[in-house]
Amino acid sequence: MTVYIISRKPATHTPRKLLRKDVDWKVSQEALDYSYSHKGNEQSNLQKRKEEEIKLLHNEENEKRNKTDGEESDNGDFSTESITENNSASESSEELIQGYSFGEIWQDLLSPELQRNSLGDIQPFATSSRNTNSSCSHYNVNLTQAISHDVSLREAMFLSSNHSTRINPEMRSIQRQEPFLQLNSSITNHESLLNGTSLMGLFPSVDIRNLTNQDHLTNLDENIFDEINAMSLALEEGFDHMEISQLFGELDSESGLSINSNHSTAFSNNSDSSASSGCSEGAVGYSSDARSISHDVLGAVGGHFPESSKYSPMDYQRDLDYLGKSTLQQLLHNHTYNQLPNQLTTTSEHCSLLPGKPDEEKGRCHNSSDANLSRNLSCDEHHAKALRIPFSIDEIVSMPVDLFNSMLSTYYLTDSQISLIRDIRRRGKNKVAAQNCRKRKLDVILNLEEDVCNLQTQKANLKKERTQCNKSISLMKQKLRDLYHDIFSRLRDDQGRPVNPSQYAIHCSSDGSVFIIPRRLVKSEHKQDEQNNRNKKK
DNA sequence: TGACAATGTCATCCC
DNA sequence: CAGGGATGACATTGT
Repeated sequence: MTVYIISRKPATHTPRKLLRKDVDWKVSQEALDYSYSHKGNEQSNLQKRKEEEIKLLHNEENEKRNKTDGEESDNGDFSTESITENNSASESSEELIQGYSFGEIWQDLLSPELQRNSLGDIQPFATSSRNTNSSCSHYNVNLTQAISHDVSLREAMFLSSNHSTRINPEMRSIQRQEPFLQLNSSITNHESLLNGTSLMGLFPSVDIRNLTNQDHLTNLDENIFDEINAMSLALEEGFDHMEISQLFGELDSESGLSINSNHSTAFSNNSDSSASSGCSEGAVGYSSDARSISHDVLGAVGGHFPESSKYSPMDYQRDLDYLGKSTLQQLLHNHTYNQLPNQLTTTSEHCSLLPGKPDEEKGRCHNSSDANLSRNLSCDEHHAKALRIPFSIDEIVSMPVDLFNSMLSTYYLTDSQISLIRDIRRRGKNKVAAQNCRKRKLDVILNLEEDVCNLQTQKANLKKERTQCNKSISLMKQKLRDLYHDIFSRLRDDQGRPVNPSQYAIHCSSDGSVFIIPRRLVKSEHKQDEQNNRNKKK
């Protein structure tokens, strides 16, 4: 057993080593969080598509069976009839899910009329003489009732004392088995279809064929009801919350985290435990914050909202909406459990399943060159999902400070949630800052390289110019010498002899007149001028 | 398998 | 004093 101690703010001298372990944790977390990743828009779209396909197949099956019904109906075959009924029930449930918001369903469920209807629907089942063939009991089971079951779980949280007393205990006991029955009906009748879909994956450790056989049991004793309850809770949970809560709620607990280094097996273990251990946990009350978060929102019985007095009606409605989405998504549920674990950890696939992700990020997720970014984003998103933080990463990071603070004070958030949100914000800000810093640094480097190039060309040009100037100077000097020799070759003294250029020099005055003067005079004049200049300087 | 680039994160300084 | 920008340093990951 490997125990990773996760430190969100590692000590100064040990952060890197801890962070390295954090990576293993991230990988395993992806597997752990996988069950979360089916609740987003994309996943729901995928599920809708799959459901439409299933619906089409159902319709085709129905048509075929309707054709054969005429031939077989004389035999009074209940299974055929139940198949049709269940198909219609499943269709109606799909319509219900797709056509109504959870709030509407909630209001409908709370209405006395529907409760009467539900009771009316259930009543024949409860006292049915047809229970010799339990498949017939599916006649009256539809998803509305399945959601009624779900609502009863909500009642345990929200209306624990009020609403739950309004429901007949008998009905509640019936409602508790409805998801199981509903599921069994699907399994019984559409087992062939399920091979390519997800419901097989809902029960990783449970033999569905056994459930189907149980479905045909004539006497449902208490043990079976217990199993039904466990299964319904497993349905509700979908994964092992204990590990999630241990991961994110008890980060400082030494025994809080135990993840197999092989995340493939970690995933399968989690899947298994979702059906086995999840049921027991979900049925028991608990009070730690992290557990309350994950379990409450997932609708486990016995969870509670800490400091519920903080809840305003708006909060209540918001939570209803939030829970509604969560619940409906759980009803639609995971259609990829049956994938191999190594398929589950693919970054791009994982990102594609992340709900509420901006298109930009999704695009990045599929961009291999930005795989790091998407991976890290998804990591924070996983954390946020695990702690049920109802904001997107973008919102958290890009929100103005005052809005951010008001958001923190407005929403009911636990300390772990707040610290995670602040970490996400800090990391997000710093990530952007680092990107800007690197861009700036790159720009500075590019600018400096450009400057170096410019200066080098300037230097080369100046060199050229200097050589040209030197050439022209030497040329002028040569011309001056030639002119000097020419002048002195023509000059004659009083006696007609040529003038010696070493003894005389040509002097040009400021007024333009030219004199031939002895060199010693030029030297003495030169010395006098220098002295005058020195005196002037002094 | 090592080098290297890209990126995220942390610590720290500073505004 | 808190929040956040800037940046160096380090770790990780992909090429």
